[in-house]
Order: sequence, then structure tokens, then C-alpha cells
Amino acid sequence: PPAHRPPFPVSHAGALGSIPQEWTGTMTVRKKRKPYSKFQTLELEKEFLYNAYVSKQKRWELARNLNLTERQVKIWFQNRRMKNKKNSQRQAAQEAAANGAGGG
Amino acid sequence: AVMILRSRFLDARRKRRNFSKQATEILNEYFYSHLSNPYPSEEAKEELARKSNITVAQVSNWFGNKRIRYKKNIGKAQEEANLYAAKKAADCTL
DNA sequence: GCATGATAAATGAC
DNA sequence: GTCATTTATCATGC
Repeated sequence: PPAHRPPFPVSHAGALGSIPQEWTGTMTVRKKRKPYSKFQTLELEKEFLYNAYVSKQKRWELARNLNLTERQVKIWFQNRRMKNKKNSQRQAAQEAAANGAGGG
Repeated sequence: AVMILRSRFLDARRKRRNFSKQATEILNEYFYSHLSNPYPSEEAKEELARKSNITVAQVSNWFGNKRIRYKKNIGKAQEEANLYAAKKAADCTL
């Protein structure tokens, strides 16, 4: 059995009935998710099309031009790579299902 | 601009469908019988996906939404918990 | 009109 | 770096 990555460390210990539900506690102070503008997303997508891994120099330029922090740019590329992988897996699964059913 | 429009149609949100009653039943049974730690392992997710006839990613999405929305409803009318708790109790007494 | 499933930012473990 | 998450938001179903 493969080892699973444990959930986040929780501080609050809730109490409902007799079930210890510690996971219901607040994780940590987290910035509110803020959707990026169309311009920001478009520029990031253009750079991602060029290469999925952005250099430190390019990251700095993007952050400056798009009014984002370097951390935000870094995380955007991380999430974008995960999205790419997810879509690839989905496509592969669909093709496999198509081959198994119709055959070609 | 073109890419944005194209991506809109690639999103699964465009063709979202509700899960079957049976699938929701299976997922809820697992969730409320593991309320102290509702984090199914990869193996458990695969089995839930197989029994519910949905993908593993959909199982992950369901548990993510269920956990956050369960937390927001703590203190409110959460009779769903009592419902499945009663079902589990009945299962044990059989 | 909300319930619900999927996605987009953001965090943390490893 | 990956990746399972949390959280808010999106788009749809009914």
C-alpha cells in the first residue's frame, strides 16, 4: 500500500457529537483567491506556450509587467503544468476508451 | 482572445452533469462513515470511482467540495449526517 | 434562485 | 520541482 501524503496540519479541534473531526478546523491564514484579469492570463499563457518552465529573469519581467508578485507567477506556472498534465491524462483516457469500444 | 474562447469550450464546466442518485449515495456513505478523516486514499478513490461509475478526478472533486461545504454548514441543518449515521447504525445491528 | 460539479488561485508537504 | 489540498468563483442543472 503506497504511503499517502497526509492532509494539512490543523489547529482547531472541532466537536460535534462524539466525532472528533479535527479536519474541520481552519488551516491557516490564507490570502483570498483573486481571479486574474484576461490580460494577465493571456500574457501568462503566451509565455507558457513558449516554455512551460520560466526562468528567474523572465519571471521577474512577467511579475513587473503584469503587476503580480514573482511568487504568483511561479505558482501560476506550477498550476498551469498540472492543468496540462490533467488534460493530457484525460485525453489519453478518452482515446483509450475509444480504441477499446469502436476500434479506431 | 481566440485561445480564451477556445478554452471556454474545452472546460468540462460547459457540459457539467449531476451524478446519479446511486453514485451520490455511495460517496455520501463513505464520507459520513469517515467523518473523523474524510480523506480517501488513492486506492479508495479508485474503488469509489469504479462503484460510482465516475472518474477518480471526479471523486476527488466531490470530496473537495463536500468537505468545504460540510464545514460551512456545521451548526446548520445537517440532517444528512444524521441520516447516514442512522443508516450505518442500522447496518451494524443487522 | 440555490444546489452542484469543475476550475482557478493559493498553501503546504515532500 | 510535483501534487494533493483549500477556498472562491465559474457555469450549469433544475
